[in-house]
Amino acid sequence: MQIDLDLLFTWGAIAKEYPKGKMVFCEDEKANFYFQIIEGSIRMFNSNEEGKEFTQGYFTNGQSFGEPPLFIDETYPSTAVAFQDSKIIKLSKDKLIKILEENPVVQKKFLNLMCQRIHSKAISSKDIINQKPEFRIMAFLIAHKKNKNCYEKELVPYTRQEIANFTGLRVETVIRAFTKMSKCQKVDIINHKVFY
Amino acid sequence: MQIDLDLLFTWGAIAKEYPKGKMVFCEDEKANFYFQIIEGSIRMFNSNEEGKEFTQGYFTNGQSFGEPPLFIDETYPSTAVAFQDSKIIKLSKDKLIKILEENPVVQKKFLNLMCQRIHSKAISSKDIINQKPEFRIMAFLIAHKKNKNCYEKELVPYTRQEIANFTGLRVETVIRAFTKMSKCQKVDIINHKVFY
DNA sequence: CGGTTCCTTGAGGATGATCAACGAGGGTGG
DNA sequence: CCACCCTCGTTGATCATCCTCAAGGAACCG
Repeated sequence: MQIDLDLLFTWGAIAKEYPKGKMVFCEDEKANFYFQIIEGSIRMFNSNEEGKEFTQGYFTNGQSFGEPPLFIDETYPSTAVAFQDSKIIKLSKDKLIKILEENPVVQKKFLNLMCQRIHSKAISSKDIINQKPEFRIMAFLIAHKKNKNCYEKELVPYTRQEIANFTGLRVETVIRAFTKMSKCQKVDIINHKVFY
Repeated sequence: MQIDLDLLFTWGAIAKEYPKGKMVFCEDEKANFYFQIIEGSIRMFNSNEEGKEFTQGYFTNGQSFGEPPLFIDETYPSTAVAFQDSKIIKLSKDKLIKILEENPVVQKKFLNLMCQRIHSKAISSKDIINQKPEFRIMAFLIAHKKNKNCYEKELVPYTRQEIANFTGLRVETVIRAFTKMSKCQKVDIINHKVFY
């Protein structure tokens, strides 16, 4: 969990419901609020002129998202939409800044969080750019495995379209890659469900 | 400038020369030092098994680089190499952490810097993934224009290979894109030099 | 049971990668 | 000053790969 819920409420944060599909904020919009997920999940993505979408990331329980623009007076580089029905805490930018000023420990946590984000973005962009479809998908699976030290194969909770949007590939390519990967045991496909 | 030079030296930082091509740190290496460029420039990149390189970014005078892993106890996701002859300040990780603890203002600056990095990484990955070669190159040119509010076309100080490594394209593709772009005035090419 | 949403397959086409060869410029040393 | 080398730029031909389009099937849900 990013910031303590009590602390947030003390500062006047409110919890808001976002049904699946509802937009939280929009690309190029000015950033005025801090968002932290109580439950549910959201997806951040870009759309290009042809309507093709590129997923920047998924965020879920306890995570905050869309913070960077708050600190640098920039607009959002991507759009955020509820991926499931979600309950999200909302706090004004000014109050967030004050919280950080008064709580060095929280500020430190934020700095660490931002560093983690950069680190994983660096890794994912390198994985995506140079590699073949199978590599990109593999990288996605590894990065999004819930229980990283679990050796059992787990159900991959993303549709092929979602994986395509994340890896910059097309659905059909993802599908064909998966059937190949299942042949060499890299993943299992049981009843159209992917396990990794 | 990121951290005041006097402050750095007070804490025992040393300046070190890196001739062009010398490695500063290497992918997967543990992060133990803070680096800040006095003069020169460095390039951060990844290589894949076939030797193809992907440039994560360039850093120059006054900028620091390779900080994120310091805060999250991770290895470097990329390799850093001097792109020109450079003079770089080096300070141990522990001391940097102490500087930040004792100087909330510096810590705040760091947080802002990291936010900027995420922001530009988000933008560049969206630009790179979905788009055609001309778009990718355009995005590179825009992001790397020195004098952003200059309407005069300026010399682009990168070779076509460097732009290829940054955009995930091949040299030949970059060349062909440039000749196309010069036909519709998006760039000028004079004497093999690109102006944008 | 009807309607979504998601998955699957095939055929065909476009595009960027690859390979190979050559040209141009700049710097260095004889 | 010239010859050489090295890096960078350029071009054309060919190939592999992924995208596109189109159609149909499977699973799931109310």
